[in-house]
Amino acid sequence: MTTERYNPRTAEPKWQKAWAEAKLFETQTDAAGEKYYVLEMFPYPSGRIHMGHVRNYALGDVVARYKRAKGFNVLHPMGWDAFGMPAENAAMQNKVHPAKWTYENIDAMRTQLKSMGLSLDWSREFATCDVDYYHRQQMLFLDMLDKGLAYRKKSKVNWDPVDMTVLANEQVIDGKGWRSGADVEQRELVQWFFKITDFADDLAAALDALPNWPEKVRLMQRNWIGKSEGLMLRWALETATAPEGQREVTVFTTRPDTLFGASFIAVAADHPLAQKAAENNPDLQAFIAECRRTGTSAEALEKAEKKGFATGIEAVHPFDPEWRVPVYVANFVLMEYGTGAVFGCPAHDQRDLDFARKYGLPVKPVVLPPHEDPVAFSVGNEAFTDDGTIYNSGFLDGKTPDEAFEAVAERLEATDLFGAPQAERRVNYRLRDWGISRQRYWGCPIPVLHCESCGVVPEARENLPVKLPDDIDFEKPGNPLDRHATWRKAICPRCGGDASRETDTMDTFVDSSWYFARFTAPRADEPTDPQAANAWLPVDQYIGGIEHAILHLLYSRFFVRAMRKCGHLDLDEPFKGLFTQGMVVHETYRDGREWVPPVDVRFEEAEGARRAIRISSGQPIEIGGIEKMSKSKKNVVDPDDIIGSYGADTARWFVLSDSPPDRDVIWTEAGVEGAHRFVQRLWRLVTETAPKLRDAPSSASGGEDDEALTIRKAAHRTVAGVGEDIERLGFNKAIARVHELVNQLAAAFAKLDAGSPPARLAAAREALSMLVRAIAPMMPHLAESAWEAIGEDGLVAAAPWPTVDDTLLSDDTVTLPVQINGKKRGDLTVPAEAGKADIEQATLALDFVVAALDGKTPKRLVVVPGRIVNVVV
RNA sequence: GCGGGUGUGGCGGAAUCGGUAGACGCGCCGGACUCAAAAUCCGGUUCUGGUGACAGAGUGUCGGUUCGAGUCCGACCACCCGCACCA
Repeated sequence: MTTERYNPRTAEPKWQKAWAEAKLFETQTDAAGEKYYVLEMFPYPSGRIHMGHVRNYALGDVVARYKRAKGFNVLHPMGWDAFGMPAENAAMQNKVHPAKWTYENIDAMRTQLKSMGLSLDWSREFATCDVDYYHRQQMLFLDMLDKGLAYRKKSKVNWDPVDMTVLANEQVIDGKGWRSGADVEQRELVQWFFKITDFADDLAAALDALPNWPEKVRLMQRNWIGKSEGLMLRWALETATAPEGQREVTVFTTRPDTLFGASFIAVAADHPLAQKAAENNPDLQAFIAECRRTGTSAEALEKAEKKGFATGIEAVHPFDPEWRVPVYVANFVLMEYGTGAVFGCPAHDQRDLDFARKYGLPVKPVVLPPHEDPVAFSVGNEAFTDDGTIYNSGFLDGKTPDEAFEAVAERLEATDLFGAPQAERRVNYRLRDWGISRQRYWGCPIPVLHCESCGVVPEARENLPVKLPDDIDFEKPGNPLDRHATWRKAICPRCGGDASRETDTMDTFVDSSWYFARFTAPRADEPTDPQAANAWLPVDQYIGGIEHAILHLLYSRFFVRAMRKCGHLDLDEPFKGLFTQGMVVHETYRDGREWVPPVDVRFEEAEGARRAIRISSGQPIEIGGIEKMSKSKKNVVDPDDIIGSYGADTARWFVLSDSPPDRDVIWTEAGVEGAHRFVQRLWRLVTETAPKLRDAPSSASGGEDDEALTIRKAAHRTVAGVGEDIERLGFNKAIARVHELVNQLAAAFAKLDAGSPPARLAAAREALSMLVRAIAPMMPHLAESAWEAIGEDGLVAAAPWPTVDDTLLSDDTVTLPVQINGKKRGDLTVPAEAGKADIEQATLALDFVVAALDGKTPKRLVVVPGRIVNVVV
């Protein structure tokens, strides 16, 4: 008998239409069932979806469809993270308006996403560049300004002196502007900030209340916030060496216990003391200027060679008025952290040690490692940073570092310096306030005015939205809003006088920090409908890339706190469950210096070696490493091509099956073909078996037929396992189970005919129906076609998850591996309820055990019921 | 540089609580069907030695704890992600 091959090109659009017409995925807040909000990180509309999107949205869709089948009221929306630099780059390169470019990209990508057959509620769709959306974001900004959560301060940017524009970190390459090639400078601008540090303590503490987050993400966030308890410590400056008007410097230290090992003080290049000292010192000015050419990213600063400049200024040691410590300006001290000044104790900090060795500064150990001789111990090129006993430290000698910390704090809190305590305890955070100002066009305008008489004034709520002007040009670099002829002109809502608009727009991270809340009431006049937000939030399962582990997630957590303060919702945390997926990676190919896309490559197998041939030239080319799919390396596979030739189900099945979802998946053509073969195999199994089951009884309970029982056990066990795997997001394991079941059913069904015992036919029908429902979350289109072919009613997308009969999950007997001295030597089959003593007895009767013992008694007999037996001879 | 992660056959991976290492898939090899091919079906496939039963080795490297370690502990190596203006 021949059956027709399954044709996804006709089946997939048909079922997508059927779902849309049934409005199956349009969610009502008050519908029956417990709420479940599943969300994947929304995409940036770059123009085409890539395989990372396919993976991300396939993962989320399995969860959404599964939860729906389990009876939950599922919210599964989609939108667009649509502001950002690529639209401006496109505008400059292709002379296309960022809005036009963005909305055309959205249209193209929406079509692509729809071809994946995702169970999304498209009625809630929005883009962050919609005026409707950024209007509400401006409302939020005003509320936050009102609550003191937004403020202005000076901050540094990367400045390109040739293009006269601010550069993003990614636009700075080796300290030079990406277009101009000019040396980038640091420049200070007054910019807008969100006061995320107000919540630093809570953001760190509340991580403990997120058990469904990966531990690694919580750890990364905790480290990012970086809470540390230390001392603000004031050092007097030796008057003769200090610049005029400067008599002290304050450092922040977490190691006051090592104060007697202090060998230098280092201040940031932007520290007031450095500035002051440079006034009459051209060499220092040059050094500070050099520091400013490093760019603003922490990475660049940390990787730069550690350098210092001796200012000639000396500080007086707090515990010894005769002891002088030199003050350096150093490029590794950050003005943003602590006080912008540190004291260095080289013996117990690696960076300080490197610095001291470089500049010939003393290295005096003050913490003695356990079991070391105080006379003999010295520090070479490795600092001792562990616990020990304080020595060489006067009144601290013999204390532990913790005790010494306390002793120093107590004494210096009570010591007067220029009329104030010399030290003060302080909890410090690494976390800095969130700078949201961007000197760009394609972002949400900050709704603020600068009035000549009133200063900085928030735009009146009724004047919102502050819309982006459409008539802009990208002929010149820099911010088009800044040079727009009329847009800046405004009336001050306070005094009615002339004012000019703020031309900074918001960081696009702001847009993505509350979109999940907007989805709960996407057309509300206010930013949220608090009732809907509180009903749906938190997001039960949030899924996205690990690259967002810190910033996006931390900002969203901050926003929920800020929005609660402003009354927009009542919520502790935005994302109850978080899952970070791995990337989609692919081999790279290069022809000399040129990267070659996979579609232009074919392979030859010669003498066991795999060779790549460039199709367009017929020449052999080099096979490179397996790397993240990227435009620059051209190692991309277009999902459209895959869906066009194999169908969405094949693409979904492949990205779900090959790797655990939190790890990278390597896209291979062979893997996709394998997935497609399985699609056809399943279809064949269904269409070849269905006719045999026309007269099968509808209920399958028959235990009188062994074969029927075997089929039923297999089906029920698989469904139980697949359900558990999906709950744990172990999709690759769920798929392995489906493969096993199909292997088993194919063998059993081949032997079936109309004359088979009714119980067996009934078991087969039940198994087939369960199988189809089990694959439906992963291959929804094929499942619908199969559902129809086996004669079930309605849409499988609306069918409940199969009920598992628990009595079919256990066996009467268990087979235990038997080890001798930890190596497996055989098996032992015992009744499932056998106790330890029964197993011991049975083990000692086994042939190979008797032989191994050779008449002796075992040294030890380890029996773990249900697991293993180990005989120690 | 700092923070976080990963490492198991030819390849992707499985092993849920310290208990049979290699489920399942890909690839490869052999067979069936076919005039032939494709498709499909069946069998085999960690490595080494052996015709074979079997024996030994084996989870990045080195060491440790344990009756038993892929799993726990210590040191190291390689690769990947993030580092506040890419999204």
